[in-house]
Amino acid sequence: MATIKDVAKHANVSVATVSRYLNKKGYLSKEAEQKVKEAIGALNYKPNSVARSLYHKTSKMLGLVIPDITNPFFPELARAVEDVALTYGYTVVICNTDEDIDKEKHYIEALKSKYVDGLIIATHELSEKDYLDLGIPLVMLDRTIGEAIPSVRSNNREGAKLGTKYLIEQGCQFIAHVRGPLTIKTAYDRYLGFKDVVDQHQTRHEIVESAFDIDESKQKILKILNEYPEIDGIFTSSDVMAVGALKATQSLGLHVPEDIQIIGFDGIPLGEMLIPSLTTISQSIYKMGTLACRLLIKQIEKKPLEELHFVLETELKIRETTRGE
Amino acid sequence: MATIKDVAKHANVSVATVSRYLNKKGYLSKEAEQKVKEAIGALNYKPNSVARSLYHKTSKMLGLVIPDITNPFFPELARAVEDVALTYGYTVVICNTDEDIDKEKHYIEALKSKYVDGLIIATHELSEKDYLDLGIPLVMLDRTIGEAIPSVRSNNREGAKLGTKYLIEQGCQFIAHVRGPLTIKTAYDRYLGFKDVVDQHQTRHEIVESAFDIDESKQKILKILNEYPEIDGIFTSSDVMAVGALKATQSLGLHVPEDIQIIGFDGIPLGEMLIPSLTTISQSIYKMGTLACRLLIKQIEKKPLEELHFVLETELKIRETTRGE
DNA sequence: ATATTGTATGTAACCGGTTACATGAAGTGA
DNA sequence: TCACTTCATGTAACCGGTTACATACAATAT
Repeated sequence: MATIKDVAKHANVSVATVSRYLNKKGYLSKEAEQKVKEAIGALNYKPNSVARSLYHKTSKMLGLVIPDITNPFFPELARAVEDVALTYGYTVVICNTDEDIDKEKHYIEALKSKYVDGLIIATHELSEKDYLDLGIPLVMLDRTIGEAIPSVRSNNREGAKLGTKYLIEQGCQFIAHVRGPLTIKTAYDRYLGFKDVVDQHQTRHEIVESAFDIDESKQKILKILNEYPEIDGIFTSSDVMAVGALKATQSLGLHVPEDIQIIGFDGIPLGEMLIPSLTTISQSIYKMGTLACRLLIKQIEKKPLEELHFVLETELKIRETTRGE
Repeated sequence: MATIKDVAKHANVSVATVSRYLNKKGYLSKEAEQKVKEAIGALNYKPNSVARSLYHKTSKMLGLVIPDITNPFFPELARAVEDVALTYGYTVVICNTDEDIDKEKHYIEALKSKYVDGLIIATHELSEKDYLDLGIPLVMLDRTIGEAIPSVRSNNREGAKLGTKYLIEQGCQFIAHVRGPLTIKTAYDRYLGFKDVVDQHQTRHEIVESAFDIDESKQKILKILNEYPEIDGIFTSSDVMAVGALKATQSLGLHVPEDIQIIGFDGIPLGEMLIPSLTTISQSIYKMGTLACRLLIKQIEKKPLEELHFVLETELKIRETTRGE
């Protein structure tokens, strides 16, 4: 690989001149410009970003910290983040934490020592202080943590209200809610929304807790359906859980939506692929990703943020696991 | 951030001594070791990997080049690659090319100038020569390209034979095959396997081509089912396409597997989530990923490879879109 | 004529590590 | 005692860029 010195020698100028040409900074004569341009072409010179990073203490890399890349919600998000990052010349490094605090720390440490320019965090392993102490631009995505770190998330409570209300409108008399782990704010808000509506309507309901995992969700639902066969509606905290619900009802020989109606949350493409396709509270996943990435880049480029916290509205996507209009 | 100089000053030794401590290389007295250890603790010093990279021309980063992260096959693969990479201390950078040659070139260029240690390529945008000219360790994953670059893939032809044979065994008389783009070797091999069996059994068949995309696959299948309503079996080149097939048959009011049987290819988790769950030719996706990553790291560490090309066997996973035993 | 300003370029220090080499002390054998 | 090895440590060059600063010349102002 050719270095800037090789180019300088080939063009008969100093490295400073070549650098000025590369960065279009400072004075540069037409002749020098021409000579350098030629030399670069002749040697197929590409500037070395590591050397550049060392001096500038930046890397044009963004970290995206997610709990599980095999959960389809996250690749969707990653895709959005990447699309924006690319247009601004950044490379995205995706980090799977598996909700493992050590793995998360390890990754963040590794990225920091590579001068990562900023992080988008879609996990909740560390405390607000831990994140702030990193001293690099941050955005919380999907999950929030305190006021100081800019965030992008859906209006989870309203979304959950939307879904629960719809189940009641469609005639559900006894609704089960599969909520996510209590430690996850997102899941908690959805639970609150559910609670708002069933309380208001005095609808009979049961709540079970499960990880965002098909099998666990299926087992929990089997158990509760066994206990309360009268349940005629299920509202889950995520689409992946709704798949578990679908599996459970199917294995019990129940018909969806005739015997029991199901609504998920997220709006991942998977929902449409299911048969019956999944009625869900759809988040603007792609928009969340792009917004988060833009917010991060704004911080990196030290532009002022007019707003720190963004809450996106959700939308009820009526498909086949509810009785429809 | 503390630097090695700060540590040296704090410990009253030279930077060389600190470096020797960090790398456990060269002679080091017990006292010096103790002093350095203390200084590192006191300053919370973390070595800077950029500086290290600049000298060593390595980065402990691996690139994983994939066409589309929202296709669930790839996150699964990424997960496997990452798991292995992590145990060897490497960070994985995932690059989505969108099958866009410029995007792929741009990414690879960016990674190279960051001293990426090696690449796992699961696309087919560039030529063998282009890849080899990069002068860094490579592994082709899922797709192969010439003999010189080590590769890991499934026995696609045998897999396709397995699936096609099973459809015939289950009574299919007229099978449609949705094949992937001709330019993709993987898809071509599956097509060949299909052809082998239908020719041998003199089974009536039709072939359509589609991208690895649900909607396109659905449209193509609707069209061919319209033309040949007698079709009673569909073998698709991927699970994602099989979802399209399922959607198509459903929209025509056909019952699966009673009226028409469907077999996919890949074995992504999605298949199990579908209702009916998808019979498929399952690849050992996780194994492919780990194997590819190990192969790459072996090259990076300049260990000899006993074997260059790995072909993994596939497995027929009988689920609900075929009539079963 | 001299001072001032704008243009153009080169030298060398710096970013934060690694390591070749020099130096010196302590221990061993002849 | 001297030569030689082993151990311990420091100095400085190097990786490949960037940029502060010095220098030099031409054009303009005074």
